[in-house]
Amino acid sequence: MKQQLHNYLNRYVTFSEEEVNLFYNYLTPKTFQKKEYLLKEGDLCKDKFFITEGLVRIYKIDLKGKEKIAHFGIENWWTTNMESYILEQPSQLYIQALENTSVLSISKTNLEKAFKKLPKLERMFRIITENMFVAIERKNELYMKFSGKDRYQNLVDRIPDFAQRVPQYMIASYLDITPEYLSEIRKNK
Amino acid sequence: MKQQLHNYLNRYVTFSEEEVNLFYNYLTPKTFQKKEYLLKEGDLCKDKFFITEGLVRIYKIDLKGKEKIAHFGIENWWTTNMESYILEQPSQLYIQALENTSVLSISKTNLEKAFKKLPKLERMFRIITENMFVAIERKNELYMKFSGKDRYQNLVDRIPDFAQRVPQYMIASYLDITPEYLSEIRKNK
DNA sequence: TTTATTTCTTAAGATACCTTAATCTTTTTG
DNA sequence: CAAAAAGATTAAGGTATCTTAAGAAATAAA
Repeated sequence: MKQQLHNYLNRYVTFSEEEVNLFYNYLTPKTFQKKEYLLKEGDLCKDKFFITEGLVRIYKIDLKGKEKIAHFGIENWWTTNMESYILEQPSQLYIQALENTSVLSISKTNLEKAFKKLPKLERMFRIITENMFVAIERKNELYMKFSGKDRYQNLVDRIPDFAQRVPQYMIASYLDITPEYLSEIRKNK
Repeated sequence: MKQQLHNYLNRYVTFSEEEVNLFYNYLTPKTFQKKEYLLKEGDLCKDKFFITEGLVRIYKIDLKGKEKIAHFGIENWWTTNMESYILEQPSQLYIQALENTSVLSISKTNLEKAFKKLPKLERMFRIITENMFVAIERKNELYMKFSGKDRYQNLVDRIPDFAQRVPQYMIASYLDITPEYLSEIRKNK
């Protein structure tokens, strides 16, 4: 787990073993069973979670009471509710494990301490945030440019095995279409 | 202009006058006439732009040849094409001045130099990026939860004078509806 | 001030996608 | 293994939003 973190960190900034240890001491390993929640609506999101294994979904309940999936989070990915975390406001989002999931979590206060001890981390989190920003922008572009049908095709082309890991109705939710319509799309192919 | 920057920076991290001067030396003031481009499709986006005055739009041309506005940028806001900037790939976006616009621009290499001289900046840009992330997420939520009609109402409620600054067809584009449909919406109120 | 350009509106017909609701299939649980 | 729960499909009818096309209004240019 520490090795996995080290590999991950070194993608962005070079860290020595001691530096990783230092950071690691601020992290808390946690595990969540399938269907357990890392965060619920109304909670204050105090942590960033680094997923070492498993899969989560980040979703909200819309005005009609329907689940809308904003993102998925997988291994070697940081997840949090940025809005709740940054602004320290109650979360409107749920983060739920879709598989048994292991994370390394860090609270805002601990992360600040870690930044002080190891300023390089500040750099790393800037870079990570920029990358997340790019990812979210790409998703946006996909939604602005393409129809539901095309978005589905794009997903299948890019991550063919993802549909195996996640029920179809969640894929539909992520693509922002109804499960019935996704079913329709799949039929006509 | 330097004072404006200083005020802005101090929102996030405290900077002394000398520190601001140091950073300022890496920045290049530029002005753009209305309709001029800060960035065009195909260009490499080498800079981040801090808008000190004016208004820009960030848009792309979709498959049908239509303009789709992703964001607007206003005074005291950083703008760039993050994807092109980070990944050093040709831009798929245009950034265009909608009013005569003044910016302070900084290239990636200069920003890296500035980070080295003034590590506090690294922190500031992490925070800025996080805030941009929150902004973009909020926009996403708006689009996932609400109809075109509701998104228009939301915009009017939140920034009533914005519609005065920008032609309606651009508002429509930003809301991801056609100008004709926006016209329809406005009529029925 | 006239002309050209840009922006906005109207209306009719088309379509992508939704809603509901019933049934079928698969997976999970006791 | 049976029963329950969760997930997927089908079909009919509905609605939000788009497309096209034409003309009106406003703004900018000559």
